[in-house]
Amino acid sequence: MANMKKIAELAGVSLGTVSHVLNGTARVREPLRKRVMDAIHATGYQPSQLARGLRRDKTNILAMIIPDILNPFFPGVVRGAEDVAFSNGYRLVLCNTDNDHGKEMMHLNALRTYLPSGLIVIPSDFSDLSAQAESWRRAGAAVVCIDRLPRNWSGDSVTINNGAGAYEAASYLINLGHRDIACITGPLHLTNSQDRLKGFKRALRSAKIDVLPGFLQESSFDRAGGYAKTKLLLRMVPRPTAILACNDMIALGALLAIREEKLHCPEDISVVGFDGLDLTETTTPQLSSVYQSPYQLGAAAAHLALDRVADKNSPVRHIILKTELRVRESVAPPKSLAARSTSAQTTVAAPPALAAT
Amino acid sequence: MANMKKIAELAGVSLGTVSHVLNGTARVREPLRKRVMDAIHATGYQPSQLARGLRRDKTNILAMIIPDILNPFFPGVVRGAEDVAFSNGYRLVLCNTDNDHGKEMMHLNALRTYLPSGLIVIPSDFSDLSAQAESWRRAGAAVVCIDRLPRNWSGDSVTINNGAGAYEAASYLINLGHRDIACITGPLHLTNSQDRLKGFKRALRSAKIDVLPGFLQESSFDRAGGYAKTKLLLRMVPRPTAILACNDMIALGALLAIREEKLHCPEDISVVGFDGLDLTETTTPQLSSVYQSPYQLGAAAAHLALDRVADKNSPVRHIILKTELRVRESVAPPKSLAARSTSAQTTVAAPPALAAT
DNA sequence: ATGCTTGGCTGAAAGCATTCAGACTCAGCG
DNA sequence: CGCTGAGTCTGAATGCTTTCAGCCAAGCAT
Repeated sequence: MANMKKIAELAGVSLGTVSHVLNGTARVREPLRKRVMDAIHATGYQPSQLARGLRRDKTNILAMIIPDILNPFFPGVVRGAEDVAFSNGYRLVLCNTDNDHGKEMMHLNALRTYLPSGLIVIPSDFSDLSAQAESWRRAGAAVVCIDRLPRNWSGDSVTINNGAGAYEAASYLINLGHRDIACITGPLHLTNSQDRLKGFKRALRSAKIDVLPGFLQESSFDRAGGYAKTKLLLRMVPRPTAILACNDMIALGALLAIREEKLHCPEDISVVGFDGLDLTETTTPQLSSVYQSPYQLGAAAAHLALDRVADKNSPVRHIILKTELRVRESVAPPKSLAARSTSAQTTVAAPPALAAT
Repeated sequence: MANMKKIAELAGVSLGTVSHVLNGTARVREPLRKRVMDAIHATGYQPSQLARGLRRDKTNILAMIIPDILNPFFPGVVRGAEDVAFSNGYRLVLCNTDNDHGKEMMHLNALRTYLPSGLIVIPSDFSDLSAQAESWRRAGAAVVCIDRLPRNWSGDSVTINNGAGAYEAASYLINLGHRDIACITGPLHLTNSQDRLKGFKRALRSAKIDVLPGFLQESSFDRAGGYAKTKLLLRMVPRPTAILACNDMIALGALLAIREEKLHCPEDISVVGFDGLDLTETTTPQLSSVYQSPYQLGAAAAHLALDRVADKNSPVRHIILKTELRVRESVAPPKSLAARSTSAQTTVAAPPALAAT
C-alpha cells in the first residue's frame, strides 16, 4: 500500500503539503492540490488510520459498551449509533458486558489503548463509572452515558422520559377503570427502573389510589422474572386487574403466566409493557407498550459524542427522549366495569372481594 | 499515559527488553522481568495498540460486516463472534451494509486502514467480494465468509446445512400427510436460499410429489414478503395445506396473512419457519422452525479467523453447522387426513378439489 | 528602496512499540 | 587459558502521519 511519502514524491511536494491537502489544515494552491489529488487517485492511497491516530492522539473510532446485543432492545441502539458514526467517517467497536462490572472494566481499559474519539456506554449493574469516565475525558475522549445512568453521573447523557412514560401508561389503565394495578419493575438499582416506578406511583397518587406494597414487584428485565412475579401477583387477593410491566420482556413473561393460569389477557387482566419492541406486535394478544426509540437513543448518543469531540468545552448536555404509549390488544377495562357500563370510568375501584378469584 | 520508554527507564532496562517481557518474544531472566513487571504495575502502563499495530502491520481488531443488526438473526452471530474475539484479546468493529453493495465496499475500504487481523463478512446481495478478499489477504488479514457465500467463494467459510434443514422440514410435513406443500424462498441469488430450495425439492422428489410451480414463491427475507406471497398462495386452487417459509420473518408474514384470511394455523394450513429465532416461541401458534444457532455461526467464524491469523498457510476450511427441526404448534396433519384416520400417512394426496376452498 | 506582512510550502520532530543485528556474559570444551 | 556458542540484553531503525517552526517570495505601506 502506498504511503504519504510516495504520494509526496509522485506529486513533487513535501509530506506536509500532502497532509494539508488531505486534512484541509492549510491553504494549498490549486495546481499543487491537483497534483496531490491525482497522485492519490492514481495509487489508491488511503492514509493509515493507525499512524494518524498515533499522531493525533485519537482515532475515528467510537466505542460502544452495552449489556448484551442479544437483548432485543439493544440492536436498535447500536444501529442508531453506527449509522451516525458511519456517516461521519467513524467506525463503531461493540462490546458486551453481560451487566458484569468486571467485564465492563476490562473493556474500558482495553479500549482506551485504541484511542477512540468517543465512548458510548450503557452502564452495567452497579457500575460507578465516574472515575473511568473522568480518566477517559482527561485522555481527550468524549464519554456519553445512555439509557440508564450511574448515580451522580455528571457527563453528557441520553435517556428517555421514563417517569412520564410510566405515568402515561398507568394513567391510561386508571382511566380505563382499573384500580388494582400492579407494577413489575426492573432492578431498582437502575435509574430507568426507579424512574418508571416513580411515574407509576405518581399516576396512582394523582388518582388517589393506594398502592398495595404487594402490587409492586421488583424483577430482572427478562421473561423469567416477569413470569415468576406475575405468578405471584395472580395469587394475591385482591388480584390486580392490570399490570404495568416495566419492560417488554417482563410483559412477555406476564402473558405466559397469565395463560398458564388459564386466565385471559385482556379480559381478566390487562398488561402494558415498556419499550415497544417489534415483538410486541406478534404476541397474542398484541402487547400494549410504552414505546421508545432505541434507534434514536443510539443516534442521539453518537451525535452527542461527536459534538463533544468537536468542542471539548461546550456545556454538558442531557438529552431526554419522548416515549409514546402504543395501545394494542392487551388492555381492556376491568371485568367489574365492563359488566356494568362504559360510563363508569371515574367511579371508585370495585370492592376488592369482587376482583378476587 | 506512560509509554514504553518510561517503563524501560523505571526498570533500568532497554526498550527491547520491555517489549520482550510484554510479548514473550525472547527469554528474559527473572530479576529483570520482575523489575519490568513492577514498573508496569506501578504506572498502570498499557501498550498503545496504535503504535503496536503500526509496527506489526495488524491490530487485535476483528472487523465484522453484516447486513443489519436490526434483523433478529444477526445479534446472535455478532455476539458469538464478539465473545470469541474478546476472550482472545480482540475487539470487534461492527458494520451494517443494509445489503447495499456500495456501502459494503465503503466499509471494506475504510476498515482496512485500521489493519484488523481479520474480517468476518456476511456478504450483501450480489456482492462478489473475491477481489476485495484477495486484497485483504495479501495485506495479511484473515477473511471469513459466513451464512451465505458469494459465487465462487474460495476462502474460509462457515455456513449451516441449509439443504438438510429444508429437507428435514419438508419431509416432516410429508410424513404428516401433506402433499400440497408450498415453499416461500428467500431471494434466490443468495446461496442459502438456493440451498434451502434445493433441500425442499429433494424432499418432495424422494416422496414422488410433484412441485407445482406456483407453489414456489420467491420473497425477500421479511414479513412483508412472507405476507404478500402467502396471500397469493392462499388464493390458489388447490390451496397448499402446508408452507415451508425459508426464514422466520417470512413465516411471521405467513401467519399474519393466514389470520387475515380467516383461516387457522395449523388446522387449515401448517407453517414451518427457518432459523428458529426466539420470537417463534411467542407467536400464536408457536412457530415450528428449522433451528440454527446464530451464536455458533459467529463464534465459529471468529475461531476460523483467529486460526487463520495464527497460520496463514493451513488449508482452507469450510465449516458447516447442523440445523435442528423444532416442532411446535404451527404444524398438523392436513384436514383431509385428520378427518379420516391417522394411519393414512402414506396415502397419496387428497384430490385437489377437496383441498381447495 | 526598505521593511513588514502574509500566504504558501517545507522538512524535521514527535508520537510509540517491534524487531533485528550486534554486543556482552558466562559456561563448557579443548 | 583461549575459544566457541548459547543465552541475554541493547538500542537504533522502522512503520506512517501530523504539526510546528521556519523559509521564501510576493505584495503592501512608508
